[in-house]
Amino acid sequence: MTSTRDLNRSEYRALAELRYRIRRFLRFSEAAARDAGLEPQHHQLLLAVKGMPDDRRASIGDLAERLQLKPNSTDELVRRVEGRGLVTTERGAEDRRQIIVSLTADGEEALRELSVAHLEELRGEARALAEGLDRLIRRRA
Amino acid sequence: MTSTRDLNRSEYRALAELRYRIRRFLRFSEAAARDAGLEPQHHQLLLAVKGMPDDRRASIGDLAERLQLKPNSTDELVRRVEGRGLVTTERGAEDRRQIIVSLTADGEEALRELSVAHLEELRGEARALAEGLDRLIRRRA
DNA sequence: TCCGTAAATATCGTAACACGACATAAGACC
DNA sequence: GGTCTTATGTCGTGTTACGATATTTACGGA
Repeated sequence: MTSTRDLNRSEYRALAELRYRIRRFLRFSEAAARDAGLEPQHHQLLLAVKGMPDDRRASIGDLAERLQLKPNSTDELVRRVEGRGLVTTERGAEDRRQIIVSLTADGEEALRELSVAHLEELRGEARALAEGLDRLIRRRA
Repeated sequence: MTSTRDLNRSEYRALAELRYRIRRFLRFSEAAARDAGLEPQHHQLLLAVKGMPDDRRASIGDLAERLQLKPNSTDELVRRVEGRGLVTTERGAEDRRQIIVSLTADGEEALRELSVAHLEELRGEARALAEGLDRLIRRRA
């Protein structure tokens, strides 16, 4: 069941360019996290906890969805970060199967410093990324 | 050297939302690659070779930049993909230190099928990603 | 209430992969 | 033709995400 049409050169190039920009964006963010003394994944976890929609409290399962990881991987990540004192965990009050993850004061501070210090530069990368997206989306929409 | 200003709730949320959309985008793409029988990284390598700017021929170093990997990691990736018969390598004609990577017919076909089959759906994800970016960029630009 | 089933999290072994450190080979320049 | 730089290649290591599976708690019906 092979499709009959090909992609042309510029379409491939637009796809490749988009991926390049995404990778640059992620690379920048990872370097920023490491400069702040955080593992990139740890940073992402803190951000996911803090940025939960509707002020919803973050369970392992919620975080797995936001981080697009499997629940067991998320569990492991949470433990690693808990080991560094950046988050705490507690059993859910209504559903005692759940684990609710919260930021510690150290976690809040680490996330704040990192976000503040790099937000402007991040916006620059984001802008380049947005251009790449536009190029892809607008082509033969 | 701590910055004096905080981020507000909606800024954290915009950052978290953006990362979520990027992860969804990448997840979708990875799943598509696996459905087509390709490792996600292999797909990325094929695309990077095919989408080289200015029809430039792809050396290991060029690909390392496009993939945002270290040259040695890129070398290893190229070998893995070469082992599957999707690319070939040859010494550079002018500079014999270089390795030039090209797609085989199988590589071309794998990339084409994957790109064609999923380009439309990819655009949907790309659109969601673009929205997340807009939200981040426009805030207090 | 008791039981079966489902959902949420936890454990463990495995594999992929990127990297740092170092090695080799080819060009560049004097 | 010696030295410095660049491009690639090798090897050992560490992180991490995952599949398979176990455990704990919820839930719905008889």
